[in-house]
Amino acid sequence: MPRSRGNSVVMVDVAREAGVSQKTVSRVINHAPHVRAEVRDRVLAVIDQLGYRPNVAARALVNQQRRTHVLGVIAVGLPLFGPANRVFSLEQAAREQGYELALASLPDMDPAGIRKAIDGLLARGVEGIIFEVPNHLVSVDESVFRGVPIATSVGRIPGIRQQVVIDTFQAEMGCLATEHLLELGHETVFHVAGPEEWDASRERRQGWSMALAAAGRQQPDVLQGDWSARSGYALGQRLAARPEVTAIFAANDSQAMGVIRALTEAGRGVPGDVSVVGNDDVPEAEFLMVPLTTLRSDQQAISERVLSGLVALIEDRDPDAPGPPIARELVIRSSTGPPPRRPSGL
Amino acid sequence: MPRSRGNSVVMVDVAREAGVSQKTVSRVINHAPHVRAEVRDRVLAVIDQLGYRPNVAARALVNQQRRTHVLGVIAVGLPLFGPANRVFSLEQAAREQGYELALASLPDMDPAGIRKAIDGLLARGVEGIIFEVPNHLVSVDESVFRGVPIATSVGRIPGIRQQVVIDTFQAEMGCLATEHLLELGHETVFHVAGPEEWDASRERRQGWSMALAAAGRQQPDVLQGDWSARSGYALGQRLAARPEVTAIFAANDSQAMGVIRALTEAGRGVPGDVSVVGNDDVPEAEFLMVPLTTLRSDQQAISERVLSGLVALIEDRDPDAPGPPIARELVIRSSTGPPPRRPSGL
DNA sequence: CACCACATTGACAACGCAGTCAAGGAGGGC
DNA sequence: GCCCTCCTTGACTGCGTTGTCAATGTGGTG
Repeated sequence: MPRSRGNSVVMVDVAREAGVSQKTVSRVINHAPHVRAEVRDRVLAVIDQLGYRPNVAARALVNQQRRTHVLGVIAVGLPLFGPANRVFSLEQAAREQGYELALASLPDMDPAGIRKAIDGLLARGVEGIIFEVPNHLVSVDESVFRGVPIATSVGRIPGIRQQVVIDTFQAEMGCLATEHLLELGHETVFHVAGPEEWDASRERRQGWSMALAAAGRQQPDVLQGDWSARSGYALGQRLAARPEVTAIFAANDSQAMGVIRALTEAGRGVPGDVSVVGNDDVPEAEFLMVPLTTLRSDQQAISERVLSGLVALIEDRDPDAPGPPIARELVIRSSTGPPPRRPSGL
Repeated sequence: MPRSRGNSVVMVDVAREAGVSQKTVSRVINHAPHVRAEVRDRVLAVIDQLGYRPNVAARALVNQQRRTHVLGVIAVGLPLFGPANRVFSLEQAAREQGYELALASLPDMDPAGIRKAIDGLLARGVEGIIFEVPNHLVSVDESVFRGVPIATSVGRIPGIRQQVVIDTFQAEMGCLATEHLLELGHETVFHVAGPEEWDASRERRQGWSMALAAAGRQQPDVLQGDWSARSGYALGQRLAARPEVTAIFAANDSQAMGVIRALTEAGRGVPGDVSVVGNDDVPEAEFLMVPLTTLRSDQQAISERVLSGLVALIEDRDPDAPGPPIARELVIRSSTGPPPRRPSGL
C-alpha cells in the first residue's frame, strides 16, 4: 500500500517540530510580516529538514480560486509547427511573469471538445484562459467561461466580455509575400491556402487578395489545402500543369515544400520557372535544397503580449498596455526570383 | 470588481434548490449507489440549470491528493518535432484513460529547472510524472519526487524506485538505417549524430555502430550535431568534401535535410553520389525535393504504453502489462540507392 | 403481525490552509 | 512608574467536498 500517507508532512508537523503554532508556519510560508527573524529561520530550517511542501488543494480552497497563478491554454493542432511553437513561447513568457500553464490540447475544433476542455481547465482553477483555437467564431457561449478572462490572438470572439485580443498581422503577411512577388515582375500570384476554418489562413488569403487588388492584377482562383506538405504537393501538381503560373504564395512552409516538390517533379524549376513564398520560417526553411523565401514573425513578442494582456485583465489593470512590438518580416532566400522570359515575344 | 464571486454555485446551493441534502448531491455527482432515480434526475436538472461545477480544490483536499486524475509531463525541447509530437500523443492517450495532463515545458536540461518543474507539478497534485527529459542520467534525487511514480521512455533513472520504463528501440532504429545502406552496397556509413546529451541520440549512434561492427566494416568518426537542419548543413559540408563518403545516416530528419542541401550544393547528387537516411518521418519528409528515406516508429503506441504503465503504477497494478506493440520501420523513399561506380576501375 | 434486511437519506466530522481576532510582551512618551 | 501602542504569536473558524455512521423508510419472510 504505497500511497498510504506518502508526503503527509503538513503544516502542523512543521509547527510541532519547530515549537510554534501552525499559523506561524503559515505566516513564514507566505512571507507575512510580524514574524521574528529567529523564529522564521527556525521554521524555515524545519521546513527544509522535513521536506514540507504546501498543499495546493488546501491553499486554493481557502483562497477561493483567487490566486492560483495557473493559466490555461487551449491549443488545437499541436503537432503543427506554429501551434507547438506558440505553446512553447507562451510557457516561457508565463514563467517570466510568475505563472504556470495548464495545457489542454485538442485534435480539432469540435465545440463539445472545446467546452469540455474549458470545463477541465476551470476545474483546475485557472485564472485565465489563452484561447489558441484557430477559429474565433467557434461556438462557445460566454457562460462556459464563468467570468474568467480570456486572451486570444485570432480575433475577438463575439459575445465574450472579459477578453483581450492580440493582432498578429496575418493579413499583412499575405500582403508582404504578394507584393514581393509582384515587385519581382510577376504578372500575378497564385495562392495555396490553408484550411478555410483557420482564421490565420483566411487572413493571409485576404492580405494576398488585397495586395493583388491594390496592384490592379487579376485574382486567380484559390487552391485550398490543409497546412500539410501533402496538400501542398497535390495542389502544386495542379498548378504545375498551368503554364501561366509563375509565382505562388503558400500559406505555410510545409505546403510550400510540397508545392516545390510538385513543380520540380513536373520539370518546372524553382525559382527559374516559378517562384514560391512560404510562411512561418520553420528552422528547416533555410536549409532546403532550394532555400525558402518565407515570412517570419516574432512569436516570443506575440506570446509576451498575449500573456501580459491576460494578466492585466486578471489583475484589473489596463489590458491594452503597449508591450513589445511584434516584428514581422519577409525573409528572402532562393525560392523567389524574376519571372522567366516569355517563350514567344511580347 | 469582476472577480467578486463568479462561480459561487456550490453544492449546498444545488441541494437547497433541489430540496435534498448536500450529501445527496455529492452522491449524484459521484455516481454513488442508493439514490432514487427520481431524486437523481431532479438533482441533475438543478445542476444543469444552475451551472454547478464541482470545486476540484475541495475535492482534492478531502481526497488527500489521492485521485486528482492529473498526470504531469516534463518536456524538454518542445519546439522540436519529436517532443511536440510525443506530448500531443500523450495528451490523447491520457484523455482516453480518463486523465488530464499538466505540462511543464523546459528549454533545457538544467537540473535546477527540472527540480523546480517537478515541485510545481507536485504542488498541482499530479498523481504521476511522465519524465520526457531526454537524458536519463540528469541528476535528480529520488526525494524530489516524494514517492510519486514516474514513467519515462529514455532509460531507467538510477536511484528511483517507483518507475516504469518503456523501450522505444532507438538503437534498433540506428541499426535498421545502417543495414539498409550496407545492403545497398555501400562500403561504410557515416553518421551525423544528435547532441551527445540526448539518450536517443546516443542510442541511435550505438545502433549504427553495432550494425557496422556486425558487418565487419570500418567505423568512421562521428560528426556531432544538435538536431537542427543548420547543424546538418554544416556537418554535411564537411562530409561533402570527402570523396569516400557515399552513405550517411542522420540522427533526425532535420539534420538529414541540412545534409542533403550541403551535398547538393557541393555538386554531389542524392542518391546518385551519396545516400542519406533520416529519422522521425516528419510529415514533410515524403514531399521534399528528394523524398527522404527515414525511420518511423509508432508514437501513439509508445505514448499509450507510457501512460498505461504509469497508471498501473499509480493504481498498484502490474506496470509491465504488455500493451500495444510498438511498430518501427524503415520507410524507403528516394534519398537512398546503390553507391556510385568507382570513378577508376577496381 | 413481528422482525429483519436493505435501500435511501441526512447530520456531522475532517481534509490543509489562511483570515480574524484576541492575548501577551516590549518599548516609548508622559 | 503608568499607560498606550505596536509587534509577535496562537486559538479558532471556515473554505467545498467526501467519508462515516446513524436514522428513517420499505418490502419481504416466517
